[in-house]
Amino acid sequence: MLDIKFIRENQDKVQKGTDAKNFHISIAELLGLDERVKQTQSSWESLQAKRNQLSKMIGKEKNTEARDALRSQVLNMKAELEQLQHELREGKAELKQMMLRVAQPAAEDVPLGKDDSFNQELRKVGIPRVFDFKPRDHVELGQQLGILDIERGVKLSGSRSYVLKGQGALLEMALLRYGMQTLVEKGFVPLSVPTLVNEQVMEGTGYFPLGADQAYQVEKDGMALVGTAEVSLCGLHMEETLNAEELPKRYMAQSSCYRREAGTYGRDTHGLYRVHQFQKLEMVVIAENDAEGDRLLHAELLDLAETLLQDLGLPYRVVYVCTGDLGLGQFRKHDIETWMPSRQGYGETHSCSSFLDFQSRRLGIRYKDKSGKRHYAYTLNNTYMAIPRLLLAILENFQTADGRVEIPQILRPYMMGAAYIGE
RNA sequence: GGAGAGAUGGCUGAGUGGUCGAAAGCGCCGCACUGCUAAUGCGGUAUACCGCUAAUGUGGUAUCGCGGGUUCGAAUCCCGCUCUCUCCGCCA
Repeated sequence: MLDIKFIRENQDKVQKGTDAKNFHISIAELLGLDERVKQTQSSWESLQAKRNQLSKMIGKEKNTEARDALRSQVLNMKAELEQLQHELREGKAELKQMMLRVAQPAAEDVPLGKDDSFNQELRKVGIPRVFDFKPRDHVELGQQLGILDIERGVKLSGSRSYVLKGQGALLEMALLRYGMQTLVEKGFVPLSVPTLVNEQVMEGTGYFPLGADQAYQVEKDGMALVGTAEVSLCGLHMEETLNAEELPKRYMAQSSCYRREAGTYGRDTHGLYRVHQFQKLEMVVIAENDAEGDRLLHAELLDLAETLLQDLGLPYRVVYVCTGDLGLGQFRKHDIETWMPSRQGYGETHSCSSFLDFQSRRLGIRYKDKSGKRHYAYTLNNTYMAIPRLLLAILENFQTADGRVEIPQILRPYMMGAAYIGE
C-alpha cells in the first residue's frame, strides 16, 4: 500500500505507475473520495468535540434542570453525529479497498512494457549444452529412472501433481539441505513457518484481494495456503515496531507452496514446470527505509541465487522485469531463467524483488531509528530454490546418452555419495 | 468439542460509569549531584489521523485484544468474536 500523502502529492506519477503495471484504477477518483472522507472526518471530529465538552459539563452540573437542558442539547446532535459516523465508516472502508488496489510505481530504470516480452536481458551465464544424442525431457527421464510418478500424483491430487520417489525424493532433499546449509553460512536465519495463514497476512503481503483467485482458500476458517514462504516470513513481524539495530533481518524458510494456477489451463501442462504444490526455499529481508541499502540488499540476494546456479553448473540468464510483468507491490524485480533443453529456451526459476515499504505499510512493520522516529521497513524477497523447476533443469541438462543423470558435485554429499541417478 | 479463568502503555500491575490516555513500580531518555562506577534527586517518556506553526511545538479526534450495543458520557455495563492459560474429551 502506498502512503495516502504520497498519492496526494504525486497523483500523476502514481496513475502512470499503476497504468504501466496494467492495474487499472482511477487515482483521481481515489483522491476525490479521500477528500470527501477527510471532510467528513473533520466535521465528525468537531461535532464529537462539542459532544465531549457537553458530556463533561453534564458530569459536573449539580442542578437537575440545567443538566436536563444540556442532555437534550446532546440528544439533538445525536442524529447528525450518527449520520456522520456512518458516512465516515463507509468512506474509510471504500477508500481502503481502493488503496489496496493501487500499484506501487516501478523504479525509474525499469523497462516499460505490457508483458514479459518486454523484459530486458541483462546477462547470460554458462553455455547451453549441445547434445551429441537425442536428449530426453525430464518427464521421460524421470519415469525411466523410476524417480518421478506423474500418473499416481494425478490419481492423488488431479492435474499438475506428481510424486517423487527414490533418488528423486532424495534429490529434492539434497537440494534443500544444500540450500539450508549455504544460506545459514551466509547469515540467514532459518525458520520453519506456517503455510496456512489468515487472510490478514495474505492481504498484508499483497496477495489479497487482487490475486485471491490464485490461492487455495480454507473459507470455513478464514485461512489460505501460501503460494510462497515469503508470505509467512514477511508476516512474521506484522504489527510490530522493531529497532533499527536489529535490521536488516535476513530470513529464509523452506516450505510447501500452493498455487491454483487459475487461468493457465493448457499452459505448461507437461511435467514439473507448472505444478500446484511444491517445495521452495525462500529468502526475505526486512531492512531500513533506505534506497541505497535496498539496492545493495537486492544485489546481494540476486547474487546468492546466481551463485547457486553457477555452483550447480546450470546455464542461466538474468532478466530485468518490465513494468507490465511486475506484481502490484514490486518496485523492481529480476528473474533468473535457467536453461531447459526440452523447452529449447530459458525458463523462470528464480525471482528477486524489492517492495520498498509497500508490504510493511499493509502489514504494519515499523522500526524505530536512533532518534526514536518511526518508519515503515523495506522488504525484499528472493527465490533460492523452487524445487520442481530446478529438478527439471538438473535432469535435462545433466543427462547422459544412456539415460542416467549426473549429479552435481555439490549435491553428492547429500545423495549418499552417488554420482549418478540411475545407478 | 465441553467447562472455567484471563487479555490494560516497553514490562509488572492498579483501575466496576465522568475529574482516566490511564495510578504505582520497573525500564528508558535528559538534567543535577557524587574521584569513576553505583546510588540518589528532579523532569520527561504510547500510537495513528486531521488542523495550526518557519521550527521546538500546539489544538482536536480515536485507540485499554477485535467488532457491535446500552448511556449525555464506557478501560469499567451488555452481546458476539479472536487469542492465551487450566481441566475434561478426542486425536497424528
